[in-house]
Amino acid sequence: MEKYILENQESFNLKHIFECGQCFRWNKEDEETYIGVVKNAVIKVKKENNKIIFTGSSKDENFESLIRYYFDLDTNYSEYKEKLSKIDEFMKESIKFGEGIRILRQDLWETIISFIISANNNIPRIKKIIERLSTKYGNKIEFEGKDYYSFPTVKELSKATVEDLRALGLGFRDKRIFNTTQMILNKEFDLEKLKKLDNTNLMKEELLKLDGVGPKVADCILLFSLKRVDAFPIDVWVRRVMNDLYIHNEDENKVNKKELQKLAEDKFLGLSGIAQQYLFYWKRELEG
DNA sequence: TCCCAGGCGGTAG
DNA sequence: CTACCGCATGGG
Repeated sequence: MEKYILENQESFNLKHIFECGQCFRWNKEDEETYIGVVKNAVIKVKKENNKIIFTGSSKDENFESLIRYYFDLDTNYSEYKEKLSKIDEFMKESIKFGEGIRILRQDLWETIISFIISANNNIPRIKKIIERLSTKYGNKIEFEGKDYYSFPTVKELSKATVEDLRALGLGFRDKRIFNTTQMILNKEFDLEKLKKLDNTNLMKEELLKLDGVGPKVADCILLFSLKRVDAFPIDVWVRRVMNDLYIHNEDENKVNKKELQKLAEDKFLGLSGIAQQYLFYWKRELEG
């Protein structure tokens, strides 16, 4: 059993991190505890007073570095907050509300597949589908007497036919998952090369080549896996909150996406992705 | 029964 | 280039 403890960690609230819409494989155990699967490890995170206690099974790598990387612990979120708080009262308010948010650095492959599944779908069902995929094609990991399953590798998931995927409840997304998996498997699309690009727009352009990846999904991948903080995923909630606060269009659905993109770019000082998370969590928790 | 869910791909204009 | 529509599935 591996263990790692943080004391007096700034910006770290379990609910804020795991329920701000960035991840699908974490489940609440009780008010102070969440359990999730990261790569080949099951991880339990427990808050006790001023301590965050991570325990877990970590087979093939250093537990501490896995935790520090995944939870983005070498980034000081106070700096983000300071910059964004200066913008206006709305940012100040939303940051106060979601003060413990951190952007996770999730596995690129898993994030691509997860957000293709997210298209025209809801969070509980996305989670169920990902769980089914993992149970069927991933590897079993035992932790504290229970069975968990790693997210399948490219090779593992490539064993699924379109029909297999349909049977797991993927609906019309079956072909998209299949095609994207094949493209990555046969190196038509190179994940490692993508990671090495130094420009968010170039990365996005590449991601859009994958079947099932459009602008919104690409931005989610950029932000939630590659931590490109200038990526700004626009979904119904973000469109709503941005319209309410800054645009005041009668019909929020008619808000022009490009206009919104540019507004975010100008306003949020290259941190539009971070701002987006605070706004999203704020709006969705209050109204959703 | 109808509507919606963190959109995308395809087609028409 | 923008505008719209169909899409599988499940829950409210």
